[in-house]
Amino acid sequence: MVLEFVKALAHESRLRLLGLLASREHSVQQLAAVLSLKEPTVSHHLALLREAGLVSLRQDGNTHWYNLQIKSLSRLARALASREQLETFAGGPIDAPEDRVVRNYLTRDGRLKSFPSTRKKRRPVLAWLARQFDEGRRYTEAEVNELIERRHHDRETFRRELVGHHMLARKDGVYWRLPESEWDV
Amino acid sequence: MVLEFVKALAHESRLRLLGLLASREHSVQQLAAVLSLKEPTVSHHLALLREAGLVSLRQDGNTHWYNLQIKSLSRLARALASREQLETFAGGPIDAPEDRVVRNYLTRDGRLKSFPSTRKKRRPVLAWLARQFDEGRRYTEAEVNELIERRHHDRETFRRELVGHHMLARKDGVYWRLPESEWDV
DNA sequence: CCATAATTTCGATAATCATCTAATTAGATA
DNA sequence: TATCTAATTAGATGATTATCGAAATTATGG
Repeated sequence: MVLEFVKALAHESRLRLLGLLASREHSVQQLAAVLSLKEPTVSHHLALLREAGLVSLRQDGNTHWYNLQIKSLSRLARALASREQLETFAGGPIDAPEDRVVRNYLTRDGRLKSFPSTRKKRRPVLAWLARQFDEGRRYTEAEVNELIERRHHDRETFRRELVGHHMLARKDGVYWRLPESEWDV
Repeated sequence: MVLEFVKALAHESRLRLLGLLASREHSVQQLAAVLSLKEPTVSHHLALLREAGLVSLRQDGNTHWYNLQIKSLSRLARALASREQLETFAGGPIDAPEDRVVRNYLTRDGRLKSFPSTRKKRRPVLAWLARQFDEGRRYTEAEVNELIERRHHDRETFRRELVGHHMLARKDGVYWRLPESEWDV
């Protein structure tokens, strides 16, 4: 999502479009005239900005009036200013889990809100976390911590629980993911 | 400047790099391993991020440790959240001068407010204007006027002063930019 | 001063993307 | 319906850039 945002911003013409829309709404013709571009080109850029949710469209007759969506920009700005949210970028595109329980424990940017206090909810949440690890690969403790921290700051609790539920195994400081058949129910 | 920032952000690999650096410093090798990219590729991305001022480099032996420059991101975030700053994007890229004196003489859209009445301020302002010309290129008087008029309507005064300060030279109606070493102090 | 290790630079290739013209859609008007 | 206007879509072209392997660079340690 963030990637789509910044990609939409990452072109001179589109930045200038946003600049123009920041002061007032414009039609495609107007924008094309100011930027010395052809209408199809402007239309193309506006489509990208719209897909990213950065501008909105109001149609009147056959004139299309474009407006800046300042809220989207504010949301992006907050994401860029927060170290926590930045860390979530590391994981690449997020795999939204089907499980409702797990989804309720995830923030919009794919981080865990907390360690589940309800005992029943622990297994699905931990299972989801365990699946972030590759099967058949070995991890140092630092690597385990790094992967966990992508989802929650409390690496100690989650690492201990993953091992406790037999989702991760550990020997001589090396960790690996166990097959799902061995996980606690 | 903002364009350079967002361009640097606008790639999945680079966003993920920032995400990793948000939690702690990393070497090139480490980053390459996590992202499954070759070192030259990561090096390339880091160079872009560094030029934009988004990451910094600490060298120890022949290992390069990269760190996130959270301040740059905060600055960018503020720019995106403010309507006023957004409006300045409309004007296209203005080569924002570092010099405070010059900045005070520029409108938001990169034009000169006036010819400096204070004698001391003339040199930096004229130097900035002179740098709008390419070195080693020859200009007709019409071309000189056109370039100056982009920055101020009074082409006569500025053209005369540029020549007077030995920033531009003229012979047989042809102008060219002189090396900075020859400019009046 | 040679060997090694980590990184960067170089050069080539392939993919992505911005821009244009021409053709098409959709609304308004007569 | 015919026509005019504003915008979008399609298709083609050229420019930018991500990635990699190979070569060059830089620092360390015998």
